[in-house]
Amino acid sequence: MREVPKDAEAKSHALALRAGLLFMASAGIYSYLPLGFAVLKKIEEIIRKHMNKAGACELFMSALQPIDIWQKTGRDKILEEVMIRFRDRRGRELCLGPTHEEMITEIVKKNVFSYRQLPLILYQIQTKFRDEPRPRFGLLRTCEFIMKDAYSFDATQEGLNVNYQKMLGAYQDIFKECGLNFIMTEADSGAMGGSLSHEFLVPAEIGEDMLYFCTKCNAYYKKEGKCPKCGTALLTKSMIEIGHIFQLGVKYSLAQGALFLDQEGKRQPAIMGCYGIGVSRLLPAIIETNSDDKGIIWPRGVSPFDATMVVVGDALLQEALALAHTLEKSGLTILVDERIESAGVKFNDALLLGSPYTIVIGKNYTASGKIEVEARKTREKVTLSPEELINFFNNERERNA
RNA sequence: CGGGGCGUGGCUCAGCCCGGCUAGAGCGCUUGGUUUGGGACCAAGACGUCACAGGUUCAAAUCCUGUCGCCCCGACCA
Repeated sequence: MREVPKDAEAKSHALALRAGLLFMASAGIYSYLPLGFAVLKKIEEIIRKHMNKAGACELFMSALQPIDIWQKTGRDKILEEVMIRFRDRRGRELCLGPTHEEMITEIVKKNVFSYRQLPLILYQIQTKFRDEPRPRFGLLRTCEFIMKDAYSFDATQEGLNVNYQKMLGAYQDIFKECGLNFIMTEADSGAMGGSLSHEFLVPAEIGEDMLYFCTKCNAYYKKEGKCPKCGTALLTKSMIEIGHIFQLGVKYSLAQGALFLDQEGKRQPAIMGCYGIGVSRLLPAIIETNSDDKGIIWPRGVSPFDATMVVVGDALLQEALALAHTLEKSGLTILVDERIESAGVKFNDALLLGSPYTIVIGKNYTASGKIEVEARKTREKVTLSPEELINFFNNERERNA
């Protein structure tokens, strides 16, 4: 799209619609179009890689949940307003899960009986449903969204501390690889219950949370007032919450009877932690902080393409496709713009879509067999032969590995 | 849920205050032609229940009432 849809006020929302990432079905309800879904899958890959590395095991829980497991913890009442509830044809009371603590606790209750089976970290990447009072800013707050939720189960508090630190470390790696300049703070645990909690936040205009920033010390604080280190007055900064981790303790395991036998043969409630990432929310967070007036600038880790190939004039199309094929054989993913469009349209769309590089096959190629490569972020250009082009991307990959 | 704004081809908008002939523009789309290195040009075309319902009137995109939808601020936010 050339023009910004008038309902998209947030930068990330406007760019996501213009670049064809999303389709809005209703307020707070979005479908992912192929390009948006491709980015989402890259983000999920990164998350899986680091979660698995930290020893977590992936599973997939049902979005449909019977209401009675929620009655055990009393959260059917606490979350009443956000929970999307209904009866099926048999009159069974169901909800679409706004989160999965109760469900995972049921699963562990039925499958874990001994301290020998602990510790355990389980996670899923799955759709959550919340009847939000006010969806906003595109994917930032929606009624249906994708979350990575992980749950740890331990026999001891020391064990929980270890798992908590593992998850905290994995989160840092994940957000870094997604190109997010995040900060971490100790947080309130709110309706989750439990004690220790950390929040991961990204500074951005559309953020719904607020932190206080000292420009001198380059540090963020939760409390208003003067900088505790240097006494300078603090600035308010709005922040997007991208992740939140909690030490839950025994709140759920006790309420639902998720007990195991310890070494002395005594029944003990599992000690739990839970760890959430707003996967679909990472899209607006990334775009808000990685874009310019021309469009999106995907960080390398999440870009579905290594480069967008702009072919100027249809005479060069066959040669361009052959070159793209060669590049793909060397492990690159290339988006070839083979549309019959003027050069300007293609250049601008390449900028909008935000691949890290634009490969230009045009008059330089006709004249001297040279290909131009432009970096999306810096807009710097280099002119290369086809062989040099492959080396260029290989070096690029090594530099970022 | 409280406050504010908006709803007219796919997108952005004009027209509405002050009712009147066949509802317009730019972009996009289709066809033909000329173009091709940073959002080209010429020509011909297609696409509209003016959000919906009711009312006022000889006559409603325009006035009145209600409903729905979307956006923003606030409240809320595992």
